This record gives sequence, C-alpha cells and structure tokens, in this order.
Amino acid sequence: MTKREKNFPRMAEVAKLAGVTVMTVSRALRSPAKVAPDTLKRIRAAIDKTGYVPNALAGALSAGGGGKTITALIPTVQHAIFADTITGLSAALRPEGYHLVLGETGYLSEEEDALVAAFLSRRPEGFLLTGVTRSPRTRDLLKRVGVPVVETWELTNTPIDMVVGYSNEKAAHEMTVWLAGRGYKRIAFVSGPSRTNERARRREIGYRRALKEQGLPVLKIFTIGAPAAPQVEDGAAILPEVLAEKPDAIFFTSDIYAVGAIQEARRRGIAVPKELGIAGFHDLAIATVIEPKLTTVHVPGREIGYIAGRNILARIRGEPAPQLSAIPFSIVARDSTK
Amino acid sequence: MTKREKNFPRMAEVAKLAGVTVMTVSRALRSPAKVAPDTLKRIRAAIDKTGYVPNALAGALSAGGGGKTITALIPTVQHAIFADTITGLSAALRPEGYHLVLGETGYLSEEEDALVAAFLSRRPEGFLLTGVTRSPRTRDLLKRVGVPVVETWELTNTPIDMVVGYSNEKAAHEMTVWLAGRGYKRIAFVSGPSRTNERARRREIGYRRALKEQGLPVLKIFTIGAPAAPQVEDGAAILPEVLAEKPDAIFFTSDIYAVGAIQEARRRGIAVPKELGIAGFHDLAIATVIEPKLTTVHVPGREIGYIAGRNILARIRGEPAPQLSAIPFSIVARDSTK
DNA sequence: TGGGCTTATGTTATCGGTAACATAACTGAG
DNA sequence: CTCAGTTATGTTACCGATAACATAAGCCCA
Repeated sequence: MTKREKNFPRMAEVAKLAGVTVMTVSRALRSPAKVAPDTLKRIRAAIDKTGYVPNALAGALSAGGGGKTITALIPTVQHAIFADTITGLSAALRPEGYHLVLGETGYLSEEEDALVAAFLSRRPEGFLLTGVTRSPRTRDLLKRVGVPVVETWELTNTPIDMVVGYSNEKAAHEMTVWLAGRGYKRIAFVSGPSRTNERARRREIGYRRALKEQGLPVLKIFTIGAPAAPQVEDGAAILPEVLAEKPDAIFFTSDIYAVGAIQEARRRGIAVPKELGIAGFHDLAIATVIEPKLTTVHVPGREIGYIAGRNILARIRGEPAPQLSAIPFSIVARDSTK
Repeated sequence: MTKREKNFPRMAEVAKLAGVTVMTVSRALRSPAKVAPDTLKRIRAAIDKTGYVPNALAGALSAGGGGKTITALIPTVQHAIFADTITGLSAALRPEGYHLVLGETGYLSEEEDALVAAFLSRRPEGFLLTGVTRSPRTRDLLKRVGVPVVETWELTNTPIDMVVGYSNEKAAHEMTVWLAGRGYKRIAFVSGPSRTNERARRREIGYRRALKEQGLPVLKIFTIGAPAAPQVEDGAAILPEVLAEKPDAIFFTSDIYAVGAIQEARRRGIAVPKELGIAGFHDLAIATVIEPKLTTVHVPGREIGYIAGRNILARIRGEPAPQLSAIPFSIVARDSTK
C-alpha cells in the first residue's frame, strides 16, 4: 500500500468528468439544493459512470468529526444476550446512518483496555461497553476524550457517562425470594466465572442477601471456572458436587448451566422439580426447549442495546439523555420449579 | 461538530510537550528504532500525560490505505451460525490488529446493496459477505474497487473474489439419502424463507435430487414465510400442514424449526422417531437439549469465519489465497430419527 | 583532519475531502 | 439603466497524520 488508494475513484475524477471542481461535487453530495439542476444531473451521471463512493475517512477528518461509527465492546457474540444487545443497538443506529464497530473482549478486562485504546484511534462517536467495572486507565481515557459512553447490563451511580441496565443483585434477590416463597429451604447457588464476570458477582450478593432475610442457610457456593461463554456441559459437570450439599433447589447464573444440570439430573434419575427445583438466568431460547421448561429471570437484552443506542445518538446531537436507565427484568415461572 | 475534534489531543500537542516536531512523534509511534532513546522517552511521557490516541483516520488517509478494518455483512447475529462466523472472523483478525465492522442485512438483498455502498465509504480493506447471490450492481462495485471479498456459507465457481463454504445442495442431498437409508419412504421437506435465503433454496434442490435418485416421492414442499431469523414456533405451527402429506420423516432446513416440530409432535402424541423421524440443519446447541436429541447436519460456522479472515488477510498482504475453500459438513445422527 | 557514512530530526507536499470566504453571472425593483 | 441581492461555482486553507527528501551532527578510518 504505497501512496494511493487501490482502485477507488476520487472525487476529482468525478469532477473532471462533469466539468466542475471537486467542491461542486462535494456540494452535490451533501446539499444538492445548492447545485444547479443541470450540473447536478451531470455530476450524478459522472458518479454512476465512475462508481464513485465517497471517502468517509477523508470527509470525517475534514469535517472534524468522527466517522459516524459507534463502537460496541461485548464479551462475546456467542452468548445470545449480547447478540440481542447488538441487534438492539444496530436497530437504533441504522436509521441515523451510523455504523457499528464490534469488539469481543472474551470477558477479559485487559482485552477491554486494549480494545478501547485501539478503537479510540478510529474516533468513534460513541461507545457501548458491557458491565460497569473497568480499569481506572480506561475510565480516565474515556472521560477525558469526552465521547458518549454507555455502560450496560448493570447499574451504578458512578458511570463514566451513562448506564443502561438493571440490577443483577436485585434480580437474583428476587428470584431467590421467589424460590423461598415456593417452599424451597436449601437453595444452592452456582455462579459463572465471578472473577471475570461482575454480573455473576452481583447476583451472588443478591442471593446471599435474600437467604439472610429469609433465614435460610447459605450453602457452599459453586463457581464455574472457565472465563468463556457458558457451556451446557459445565452445568452437567458441576451437578454432582452441588448435590453433595443436599439442596432442594439450585439457582444457576445462566440458563445454559441450568439446562445442563436438568439433563444430568435426568440421567441420574432425579426428578425435576419434584425432588430438585432448578432455576436459571437470562430466559434464553433453550429455556423453553428443555423439559421441564426452565424457570428463569427474563432480562431485556435487546432493549438494553436499543436504549443505549438512542441515548448515545441523543448525546451526539447535544440533546439530553438520562444518566441512568433502568430496564425491567422479570421472573418467569415455568416447570423446573414447583 | 465544527472544525475541531472534541477533546482528542493531537500529535502536535504531544510534540510540543516533548520538544520535537510531529514527524518525530509519528516515527516514535511507528518505527521507534529510528528515534533516539532519550527522545523516545520524552515522547512516551508526553503521550501518557496528554492521553494521546493516534487518529487512525488521518493516518490511513495519509498512508493511502484503508483503516485496518474488515467489514462483515451477515443476515443477523441472532442466528448462532452467523454469530459463530463472526467469532471465527474476529479471532483471525485480532492478532493482526484489524477491526471488525459489522452490518446486519436482515436477509434483505436491498439492504445488503445499501450497506455495501455505505461501508465502502469507510474504505475497509476486506469484505465478508453471506451467500453467493447478489445484485449485479454490488458485484460490479466490489470488483471494480478491487477490495478482497470473501463470500461465505455456499460455494460457487464464479465468486466476486473468493468463497469459503460448503455445498448446501450436497449437504441436503446427503441428509436425504441418509434418511432414505434408514428406511424412510415419505420424506417431507420444510424450507426456510427460500425467496430471501438462497441456502434454503439450494437445500431444496439437493433434497429433490436425492429423492429422484432414490425413487421416492416428492411430497408437497412447505416454506416458512417470514424473512427473519427462524423461530421455534414457526416449526410447531407448520407441523399440522406437513402431517397432511402423511410423511414418515420431515427434514427441516433449520434445527430451530425441527425443535418446534418435535415439541408440537409431543403435544399431539406423535412418537418421534417411532412414528415420525425428524431431521434438522446446523447442529445448534438446542439440538442436544431437545428430547429426543436431534439428527442434523453439522456445519462449520466458526471455521468459515476464521478461514475467510485468514484469506482476506493473505490477500491484503499480497500472498496467494485460494479462490475456493470448501469446508466439510457432516451428518450427525441422534435420536430424532430411527 | 577531512570527506564519506550513519544517525537523528526537520521540512515540504500530500492523502481526499469540507468550511469559509470570494467571485461571477443573473435577477428585479426603483 | 443601475445597484443591491440572489444563485451557482470557484479558491484557499486546513483536518491530522505520513512519505520522501533534506539537513545537521556525530563517527570512523585513511
């Protein structure tokens, strides 16, 4: 790649073909009303002929703005809830002509730091980040440059800029209380990799608080290790250990684990929900495919993405946008609990 | 956004702070070996102090290249197979410092045309496209600009540039033959929205060819209408109509439909696979969650993305890359067929 | 000790556009 | 008929960086 773009025609070529200067072509593209109809026609024809596509990089540089892109950093698209978020965001962005640049952090905080810096160099006009816990360095950087930032999937009173999400603690609390209300006494909790996943951590806090309030025993808490997208097998593998605690219900921080556990319970001849209640989190598609259908917490992945997108766009336009948007979750009672 | 970027510090500020010209800063960043160790230290300090992040837009413009981005256009991230492709692509790109710009076409060809043009303005260095059928306008445009393009999820002898995928026709053919081999005589076929989904179309062709070869009757072919990501309910809803054809097996173009059908069959008291065999396509996670576990065609979503990424990068570097990469699929026999 | 070579840094032009101002041609009212 | 106001287009400077070339020290060996 030396000093000239591949085969992209430039505005200058269009201009020459139409017998005008580049400025007139530029105007024809961004404010056609200011160009004589006849000239406009010639320019349009020239654009067609050359297959000209404006260079947004150059345009943005000159206009002094960003490139009409929003950057989203999520742990992985493999997880349906984040895919939902992306779809929601994408839906918010499209009508305004904004593009989505996607980065996967693999649940790794260092990776997020690296990606923020790297993506910043592309001068996005906004950021969607997952979670609310991050390195001070990244916080500072983002604050300093003053780009609209939405943190998602959790709430906090001290966002970098804005938050869109729900309280994972409250959600887990609510589910635990609900389970207690169904008569379960020994409710176990199986967490995702809490070291790298703050959402899992908050859920554990909510679970503990609920047990204390209800006067129920806190059983040994199990944590699934791998900092990656959850796998059904993980849930199956951990079930035996959890059973050693003699729980009458198990609350998993992900439907995926819960499904694995149900399958494993079936293999072991344990009746769900008769002998053992099982609850998940997220309300994924598999929750209604597994038999018995899974009791879980429905979380609004798509709305989070959409609202986040709307808020970022509002900020860009200089309109007011809420610092905190709480999106409601809900308990979905199905057949895996009594 | 007037004439100056928000709060992003510029190289000039770093330069002043370090007591050098911008050129020296630029060098410190891209070829530090050419800068005196002492100067380098001062520059690094200045960068830290200012929180400077290079403006890749300007850099790319000047260097005459693209912005180290690859654009991927997929129907939707909602569908796990495309999420897989994205993950694979992302994995290939990351080590080389390339960024991924994502567009969702919603299975709409016109949307794809619009997105290709829009994304082209960002001067990506490569494109990943889904499928091999597209408007001549888009084909021409992409050919003309000479950007590396990989078309995916199908094969063709006349790609715009490169293809990475497998033959959907062959895959469906193989599954149909396999079903015939298990003794099924009246094999029905339920297609996804074939008007907007060429993959579904090709699978139908494979299915028909197999039946003809096996001397089996072609039953009425059912097509699920909505041009969107498949839903479990669609499969359940269509089952009664399909049953009117008295099939002894049904081959769905997606696991998602197949799962819905299995659930509906259970509701109706039809024994799967005893009275009715059911097969899907894609080998999604739900295929092993549903009971009986689903017989399906395993397709290599992640590999497709990864290989596509590798090929694009090879092209960018001027290395040879295969015009056609066939990635193997496989039949996965489980319990939903006899 | 001086000219050739290396090393470190600066200068100038340029990437492909757009903002702001300048100018030329045309319009219409007094 | 003239001059102000409009409309259509051109000129110049600049966005933030990098390539290519230029220059100034420092170094070495004959």
